This record gives sequence, C-alpha cells and structure tokens, in this order.
Amino acid sequence: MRLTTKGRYAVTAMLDLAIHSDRGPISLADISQRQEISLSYLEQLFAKLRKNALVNSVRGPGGGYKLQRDSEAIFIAEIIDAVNESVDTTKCRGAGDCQGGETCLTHYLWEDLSEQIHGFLQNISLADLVARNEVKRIAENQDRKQSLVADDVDLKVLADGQIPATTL
Amino acid sequence: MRLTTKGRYAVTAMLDLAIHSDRGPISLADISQRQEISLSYLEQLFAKLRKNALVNSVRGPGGGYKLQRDSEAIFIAEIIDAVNESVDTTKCRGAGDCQGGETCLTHYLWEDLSEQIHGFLQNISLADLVARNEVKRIAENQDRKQSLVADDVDLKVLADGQIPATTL
DNA sequence: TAGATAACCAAGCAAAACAGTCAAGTATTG
DNA sequence: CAATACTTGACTGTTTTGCTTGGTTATCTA
Repeated sequence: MRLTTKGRYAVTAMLDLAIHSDRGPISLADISQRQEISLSYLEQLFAKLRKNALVNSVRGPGGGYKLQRDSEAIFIAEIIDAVNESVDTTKCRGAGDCQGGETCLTHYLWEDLSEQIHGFLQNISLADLVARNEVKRIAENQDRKQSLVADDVDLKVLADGQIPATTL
Repeated sequence: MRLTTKGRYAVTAMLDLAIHSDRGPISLADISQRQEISLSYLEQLFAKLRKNALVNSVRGPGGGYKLQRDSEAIFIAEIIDAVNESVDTTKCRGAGDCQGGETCLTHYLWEDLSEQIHGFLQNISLADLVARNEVKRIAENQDRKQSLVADDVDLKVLADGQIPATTL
C-alpha cells in the first residue's frame, strides 16, 4: 500500500467522474481542465484504471470515460492500488530467508499495519466522498449551521478511528 | 500524508527500538543488521526522527538511540510525517485561485481523506504494534536463541498471517 | 464518404524522491 | 589518549513522477 500524489491524482479524477456521472461519458480533456492534471498523464492513469475494471471507455466524438460500477461500489483502495500497481517487495518473503527472525518480526508488523490502512481505505467508497461534497456545497450555498452539524458528524466518524476487528 | 517505503523503513526501525527498549541505547548498526537497512540510510532517517523529538541519541561507546517517549505515546503518523517532511503542495491553496470552484472541491475532498488516514495512523501507537501477545512471545524466543525447531513453528505462525483480534 | 473527435499507444525527458555510499568530523567512555 | 559510535555533508545511481510529443485507431456526424 503506497500513498503518493499519483494516487491522489487518480482519486481526484475518479471523483470528478463520479460527480459528473449523470452527463454521460466524460472526456479526459474535461477532467484535465477542471482538475488541472495534464491530459497525457490522465491517459496513463486511465489506462491502468481501465485495466483494473474501474472505468469503461467510449471512443469517438462525445466519448470519454464512465465508471464501470456504481460509485457506491468503487473504493478508494482499489483506485490507489490500480495506479500504483503495488508490487509489495518485502525483503523477507516467506519464512526461509530470515535467520535472526527479527527481520520477519517487524516486517510482519508493518505488513499488518499496511493491511489495516488498506482495509480502512477499502471501506470508503467514491459515493461516500461525493456525498460529502454535496453536503459541503449545499452547506456553503445555504446555511452555516448545517455545515457545522455535518462537520461534527464527519469529525466524529474521523475521531472514531477504530480499526474494525474484522480486518485483522 | 505520504506512505512510501521510506516511512516503512522508519516505522520498522522505530519498532525495533521499541522492542529492545529494555536494553538501553540501541546502536544503528544493530538495527541495520536486524532490519537489513543500510546504516547510512538509517543515519539520515534518525537525524529526522531526532529533529522531530521522537528519539534521543546517546553518544560514545555503548551509545545509540532511545525512544524519547514511551512507546504508548509515539504514534505511527508522527514517524511517517517526520521522515517525509510533508510539505503538501496543493495546487489551489486558498479559495482565491480556483475560478470554477470544482478544483477546490475535489482538492478539499482529498485533503479531508488525507486527514482521515492521518487520524487513523495517529491512533496507532508503537506499543499497539509491539504489544501483541504472539509477537512478544516470538521476540522473547528469538532473543533466547531457542532451537531451530521452535523458530520454525513460530515462523509458521507468522507466515499464517493470523492476528488475534484482541490486540487492537 | 470526409472530417472531427477522443480514446489509445509509445518513446522519451526533466525534475524530484529514493536508497545508499563515502569521508571527515565530534562527543563520550574506558 | 584511543576506541567507539553518532553527526554531518556531499555525492551517486536508480526509480518514480509528471509531463511532452507524435502518432494510430475507433466512432460519430455533417
């Protein structure tokens, strides 16, 4: 599980796609303009997103990309994994390599932590983020009190921070 | 919030420190051997960890590094932030830059997500990772340099990837 | 059918980050 | 004082990022 700006770009682009999903296929040029990501870089990212069955492409005029599943069924971890092509290179693969065992020990601990992070991001869908977006926009346009309430809810969810025992 | 092998190395090294905290100062050479991280790379990492008040150094013979706080009070997010020196360069800093507003929206969403990940890792302490019964037992076994057979058994448990849900 | 559109593809490139080396220091202990 | 062990800084090679250029295909529309 890596987390770099590359994954950030991918998530941002996918969010843009989710937000405008009602408009039919969205061209990369549109996303490029809105999100200020270079077109060719988007092309590279979407090639990977497509290979990982996250988006569908429609060629020709009026074409573009669509989410392959509902935004409720696409999770952040998938997107990040898709563009990072995570080839997790743990030095000590398998039990045979480590004589001292200590290497295995902390490696294992890290792997575990990495899995937890992954599980965490696997529980956040694009729809979750879009829903927030709309809450935020509505709040900005209309009432401040609503915004505060929504923020409170979010923060509570955040502060919870509990790792679901199921992931372990 | 970035998450790369660099942060992984740092967390691994800090874990090693936490595990052997009862032995007094731990030299980087020891960590280097156990965790298979180059000494000079460790030096760079620990320079940053020291600047961020996560470790203390003891110079001279028998010297090394110690955790500056209890392992219960050192959180994964701190370690990763320390070595990554996160200067998050969001393109649209402040609201003024974005005409369409959409850029701001998704940037905001990402920031929010990033904060969530950060908050998540801020809730996991070094002690949390170390204080798993099995792991602790394995560590003790390794320290005592028990028979190879025992090691094999332990390693098999490790490779299994099962963690008792009770730990977190 | 011609042409516009936009996905697809490949090669390459500059800058940054990563991972590590090397060498000359400085502080501490025995 | 000498050995140990951290400190500092400069330097190097590799990989990843983010992007450019220059195409080719597929598809829609006039």
